[in-house]
Amino acid sequence: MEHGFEATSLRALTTAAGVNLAAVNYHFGSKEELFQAVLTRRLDPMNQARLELLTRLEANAARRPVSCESILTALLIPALKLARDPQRGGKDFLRLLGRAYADPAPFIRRFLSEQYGLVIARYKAAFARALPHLPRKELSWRLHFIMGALSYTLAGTDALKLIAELNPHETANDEILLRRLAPFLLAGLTAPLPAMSAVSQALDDQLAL
Amino acid sequence: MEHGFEATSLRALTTAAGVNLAAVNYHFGSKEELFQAVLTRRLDPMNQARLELLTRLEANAARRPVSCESILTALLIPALKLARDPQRGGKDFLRLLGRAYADPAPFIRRFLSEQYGLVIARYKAAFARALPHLPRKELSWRLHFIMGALSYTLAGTDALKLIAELNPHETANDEILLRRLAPFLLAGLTAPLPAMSAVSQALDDQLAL
DNA sequence: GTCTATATCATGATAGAC
DNA sequence: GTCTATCATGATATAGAC
Repeated sequence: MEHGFEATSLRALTTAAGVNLAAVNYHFGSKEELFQAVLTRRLDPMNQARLELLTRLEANAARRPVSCESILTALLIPALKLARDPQRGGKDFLRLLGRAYADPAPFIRRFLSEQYGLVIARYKAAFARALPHLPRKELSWRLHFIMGALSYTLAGTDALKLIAELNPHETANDEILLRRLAPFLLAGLTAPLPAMSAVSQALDDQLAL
Repeated sequence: MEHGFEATSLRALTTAAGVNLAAVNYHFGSKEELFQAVLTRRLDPMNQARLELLTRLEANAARRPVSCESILTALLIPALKLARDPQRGGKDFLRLLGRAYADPAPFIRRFLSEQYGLVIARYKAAFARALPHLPRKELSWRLHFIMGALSYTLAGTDALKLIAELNPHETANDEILLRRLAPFLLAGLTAPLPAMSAVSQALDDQLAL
């Protein structure tokens, strides 16, 4: 969480944990497998919860499409509940996850795409039903932007600084953070198409200069 | 750009460049200083252009506030022009920059906050005039989310894009990308306040379960 | 299972000939 | 300025005593 995968040595981990250096390779096989085990333990249940929430929403909606707000909420709630639970790593785990998103190591990228493949597919289908006017390609991009804002926010490189500046009296709290992020993401998701947006014209104008 | 700062060795760089290993330390002093020199060469002029664009917009607007679309555009245009210019690194430089944003190394974080401090302050003030109803605190958060979506998008981690079934060919084109990103960001920036957003109620409802 | 000790290798940096 | 050669360090992983 603090230094990234590559820059965190097994020596630093094992001494901080008060265990022997050789224990990692004995129990996990390698540094990479340890890392995957750490992520899987929390990520797997969280993504499971996301799938179950969406399933329940779709069941309740009968055959009508679920609203955008509800789908987005179902995506965020499991992360928020995890952030609230110090016993399961709390906000530290989310920061670790946010860093992993930005890590270029191929094994991490492969791991994450395996972990998230199903979740993204299900949520994308749900959003597509909720936003029938939105072209599929546009939706793909907007989900990509959402993941970007989310992971950057969770990684919290500067977020913690920002929280300290803005909420000197509130505890640095991921719930506040997600409650501010959600309306931002919802608005972006339901934004007018690029051809219709006021900013497209401004881009054309300024590019012409 | 491909492996991150830590995982990129000076040996790999120097052999790829066809120069001697010792040249880096002779000309730049250290690996870190080389990295900063690489970034500064492009980042400095880009941020300078951002400041000049904003200054010109404000001059043209006389004493009225500049519109949100124009401010956002002024922020994106220099990046877009850089992306279009292969002679100045093109999209590769933007990917490198996006990775740097996500890097936890303290010297990189310090370097970026020095490079961006003035730009962010100027643009924040401009947005504040354009959105007088938006609380300053909320604006700070939204600028943070914007930087997140932007850097994640520029960094261009392929794995998650593939999940989202995005056309790899199209991902190569940063202009199309920014043209899709801009309306998303503008909508987020001008979204209703959290208390007024439809998603806040959905969050409350689902958290109660 | 857990430890010490170590093998093996790659790294950033530097010394010194040219 | 540029090269070769090398230093000191720290990395992951493993062998083998207990």
